[in-house]
Amino acid sequence: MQPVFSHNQGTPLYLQLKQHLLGKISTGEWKEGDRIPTELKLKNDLGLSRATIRQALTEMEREGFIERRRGSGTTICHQRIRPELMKLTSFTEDMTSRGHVPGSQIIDLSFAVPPAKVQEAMGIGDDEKVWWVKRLRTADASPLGIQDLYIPPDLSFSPHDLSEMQSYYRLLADRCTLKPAHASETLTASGATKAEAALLQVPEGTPLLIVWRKTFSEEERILEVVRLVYLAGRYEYRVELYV
Amino acid sequence: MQPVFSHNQGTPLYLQLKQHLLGKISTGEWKEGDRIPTELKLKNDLGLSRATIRQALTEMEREGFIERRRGSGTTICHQRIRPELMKLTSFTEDMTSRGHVPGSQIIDLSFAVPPAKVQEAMGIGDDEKVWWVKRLRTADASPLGIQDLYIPPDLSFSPHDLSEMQSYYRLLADRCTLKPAHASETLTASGATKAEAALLQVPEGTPLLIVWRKTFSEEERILEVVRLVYLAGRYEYRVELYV
DNA sequence: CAGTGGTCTAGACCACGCT
DNA sequence: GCGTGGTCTAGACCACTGA
Repeated sequence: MQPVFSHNQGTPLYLQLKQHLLGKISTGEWKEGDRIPTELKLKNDLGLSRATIRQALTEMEREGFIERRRGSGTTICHQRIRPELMKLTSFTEDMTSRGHVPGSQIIDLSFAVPPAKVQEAMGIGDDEKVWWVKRLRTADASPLGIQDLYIPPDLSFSPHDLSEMQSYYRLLADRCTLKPAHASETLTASGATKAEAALLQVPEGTPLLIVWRKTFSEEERILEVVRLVYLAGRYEYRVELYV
Repeated sequence: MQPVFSHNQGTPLYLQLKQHLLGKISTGEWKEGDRIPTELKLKNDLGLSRATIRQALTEMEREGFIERRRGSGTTICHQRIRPELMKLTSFTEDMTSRGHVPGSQIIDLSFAVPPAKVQEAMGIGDDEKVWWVKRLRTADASPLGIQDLYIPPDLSFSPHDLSEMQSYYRLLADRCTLKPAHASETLTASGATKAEAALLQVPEGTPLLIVWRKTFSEEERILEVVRLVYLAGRYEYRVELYV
């Protein structure tokens, strides 16, 4: 029994189809290496045109969920959680758009002197305090990474705002009318410290992908300094480069 | 006078169109903020179907060259200086620009069946052999990383060329008149295997940054698949992101 | 309101992989 | 040869923008 796609909702048919197919992957009904139905079969089974089918599949291919081969068919790729790198999306939006259930849990919220790296990026003195939010990030209820968010002192929020915050970008937009325009990220790797290992529920020394991000507004005002730590086995960072 | 696009070459019409439009940007005929002709106008002027026009524009939008707005039109984006350009240059240039003395040492040069990941990327069978160049990369005379370069079978080089090669991109340009135009990279982390540890002269399990790169020519022909392994403590990967 | 890009359909032919 | 995904056409209606 196939689902019925409908014009009568706001969502376009190809997105309904994409979500439907992503569902098959995330529930495990379709696993890595499985062949999925051909475009012709999907067209006949679902009563959609081939162009609509292809629009869904093309997006899924670009996002790394499937691999298409002319003459051979379409198969499921090794599933990792990936960021949409060329866009600055929030963790919440990023996960949701990929069919995962994002979770976040505040581990620590303090007003403290940040690490030297953060002081440099913000251009503040070595005794100036800033808000520091440490959160455990989960996807589908299991730990994916740790986020340390440092907020520049010229952006003031109440502890209440910060502890209730879902998305920092949304808070910025609502309270300060500020929008991130670009970011600079540096990536490196490291083994999990004892504390990180405990939070992520993995052995000490487990390989982690470390991302430092500095985010700026249109006017080059610094909006945040963030340290992100991801489980290398569950998260893959992807970037497209052009000459 | 508009160009004539032709079926008779190997390049699909939408790619011919895309290259034509990108040309208008790179020559400066179209500048940031300019409105480009509407899809309907392009269709009539060029005698292509709207779907073909849209396929070209959709790729260009995804790659950040143009911005489309329903009801309003399509405009040229700010053509940022892409630091990615640097990443598509050779290791040698990359290191020199960072103020280090680069070195390279061939560890292995073989004609062999590559890993499954490489087979998939190249679209070759699971028993087809390709050239595989393994090199130790050094900076200031100490080990920095390991590069595994896999060369698609349709690009043939002599072992002599490969063993003497300084830059693969230069070899491509000289021997095949091919230039890298676009690459896709995925990053993750891992601990050094015993073999990697020995080459890099570090303890087993030392954190490594792993980069898989697929490089394509203007015509989307695959030029290389590369696995790069860097000592996390000595190398940092930088990316600039824009909304 | 007219014009734009967004979505969708129904067809067609081709290049490629398999067997 | 046959089935696959890749490309392409002609036409349609819709949602949104801006005058």
